[in-house]
Amino acid sequence: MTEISSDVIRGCNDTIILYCLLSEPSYGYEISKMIKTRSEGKYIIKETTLYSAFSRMEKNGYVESYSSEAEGTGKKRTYYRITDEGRRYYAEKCEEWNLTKEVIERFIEENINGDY
Amino acid sequence: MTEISSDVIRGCNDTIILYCLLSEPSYGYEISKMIKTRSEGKYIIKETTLYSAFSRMEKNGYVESYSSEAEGTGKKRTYYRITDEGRRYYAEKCEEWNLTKEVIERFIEENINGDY
DNA sequence: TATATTTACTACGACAAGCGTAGTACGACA
DNA sequence: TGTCGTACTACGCTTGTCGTAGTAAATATA
Repeated sequence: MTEISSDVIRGCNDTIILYCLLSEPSYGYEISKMIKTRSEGKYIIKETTLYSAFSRMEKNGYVESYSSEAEGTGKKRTYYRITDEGRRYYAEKCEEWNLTKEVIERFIEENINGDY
Repeated sequence: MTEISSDVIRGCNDTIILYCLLSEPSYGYEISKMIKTRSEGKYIIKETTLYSAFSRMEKNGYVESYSSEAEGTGKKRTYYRITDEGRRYYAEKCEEWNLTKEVIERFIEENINGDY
């Protein structure tokens, strides 16, 4: 069975994560679940990939973090909130995706014979 | 103006190059022209990217190289020919692309407001 | 009650692909 | 004569991903 390409996803992880933050702040574990669910189990982001994306995006001003406790328990979690700059970046990445997709598909054979 | 994403293309350079070799053997400079033309000038592959892809793919058995002189002149060029293994790989990459594209598009807002 | 699993991270180091830079060399063209 | 196009090769840096490992508290299971 064909699996998804982590090399293609590579260029989209920031976009995917930012999408998960569009409506409300969230944290690592929850976002990884969201990605798994929304992709119907087809994409499971690696923890290290996710957390390093957070710190990179925070450095770039696309997200802001804050510590908040999980409901009930006194346990702290690190939440991330998308910034205006992050929304701009996300929109740009979507545009970029659409353009790139069109280019790539000029080099993809849709119904190539699976015999090879 | 939005440009294409080299991070997304990254996962597709092998596929793009192999596409150019499907019908007949070719060489570096010609392939770079084919890519530029077929993408309507939107994607110009870097020389180093192209040539390092060649040697990687030759090592992996997806292409074979041979030296042949350009018509008329006695000048030698390195041609690449796709192998059966390369055709299989190309077909697999196309399948992979279609699957990956579907996943990514679940995280892309089509008509996001450009105000951000 | 003991143990395993889930949740929620951090740190470190390796690796692969892309890319900037530079250099070579030959032919055509102005 | 010098620049432009053709056709490469070599070197080393950067970036993002990922394997591995470790920590620690909460919850589920035996």
